[in-house]
Amino acid sequence: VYNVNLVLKGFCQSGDCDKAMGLFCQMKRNCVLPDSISYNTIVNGLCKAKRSVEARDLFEAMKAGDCKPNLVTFSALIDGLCKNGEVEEGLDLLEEMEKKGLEANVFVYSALISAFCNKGEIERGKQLFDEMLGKNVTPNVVTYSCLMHALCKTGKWQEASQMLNDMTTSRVHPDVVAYTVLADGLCKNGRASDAVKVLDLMVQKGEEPNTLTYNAVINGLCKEGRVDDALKILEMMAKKGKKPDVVTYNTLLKGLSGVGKIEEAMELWELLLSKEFHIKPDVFTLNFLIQGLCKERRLGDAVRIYSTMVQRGFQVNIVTYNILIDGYLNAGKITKALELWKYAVDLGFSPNSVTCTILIDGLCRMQMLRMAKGLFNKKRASGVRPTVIEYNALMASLCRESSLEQARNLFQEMRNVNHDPD
RNA sequence: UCAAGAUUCCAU
Repeated sequence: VYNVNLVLKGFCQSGDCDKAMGLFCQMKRNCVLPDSISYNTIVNGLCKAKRSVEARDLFEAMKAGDCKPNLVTFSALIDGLCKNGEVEEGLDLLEEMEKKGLEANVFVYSALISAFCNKGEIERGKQLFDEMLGKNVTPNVVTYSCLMHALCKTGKWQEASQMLNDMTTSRVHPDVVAYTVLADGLCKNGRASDAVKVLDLMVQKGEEPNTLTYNAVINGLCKEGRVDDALKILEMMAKKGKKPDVVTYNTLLKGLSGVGKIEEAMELWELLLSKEFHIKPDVFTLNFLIQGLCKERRLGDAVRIYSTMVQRGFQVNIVTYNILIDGYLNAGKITKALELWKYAVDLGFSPNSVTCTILIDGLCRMQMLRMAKGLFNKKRASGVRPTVIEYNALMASLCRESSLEQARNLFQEMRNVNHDPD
């Protein structure tokens, strides 16, 4: 069973759940009875493959059979449901396990806290945190990291910094992930200098920053236009033997183009393209580059690079098209923009809400309000609720054209469909 | 041998 379980895990991790399921069924036939670890591995694998319905079915089958769900089963399934957006169902499972006399552990609570924090409901995350304290479940470094992440995302970086101290006094030692969460969180709040201090602090405490940590700080510095400081971090990495990865280079490329050093960004791009270099550019690299070019009004160069790459079989995504469509619209080339949009759709790329906003906003600014309205109505008619941003874009244009009455109607409509105007 | 946390892309 031990060895078969390892194989099950292997299949699941390589994304081949079906193979794992097949093997699992064979086990039953061949008198290698699956144990709870086999079941849990499959439940977890299904969850990770976003097949939470099947995971739940298997879970029900366990309840009916001899191998009852245990703590690991519950935590895997709760996490899976949460990541699938079914957080309330996750809470129901928490209740169910408690009724069965299974005490939730730190895995279960951390999964739920992480879910609420990601939804932006920190208060409920904190509630669960208090609940676990009340039940004498000791929070660990993962629990604290989730909370720090959430605090930073909502601007409460002071509280997050405080939490790093709190965990230390609770004898929970921050690890490299915890420090990275904080450093990144500080950066996202425009406090790159403080993030650099976190780097120093962790080294002092004997935790080595890894590539992700450095990338977060490099990003923070670049966002503040401090590309030279970011390059110093790159040197620091080299000294310590930490390898930059494609994210590192992407971040720097974007940083360079952000401070107008588009030529240097191009050089970096060429470096990544060269055969001898060990890191290959990805779609982020391309997108950053063409966006930088568009910003510099070098739309032609952007399109040329995009075309060359596509010809070479490079995989682009909808964001690539969004950037180029936006570029065309900003250059007043409406026909080209619409052509490209159609082309992307024909290739099978699904326009996302950003695509729509770009088009609506762009058309509005081109005095083509009527076309924008058409797009908006088409979307509404097909049953898709326009986003707040799209309402805003259209309302802004209507106001600009002094069609106040129509703008007011839209505003009213937003409230009717339960959109909170921002 | 099974479960929870971190870094880079587009628009208002």
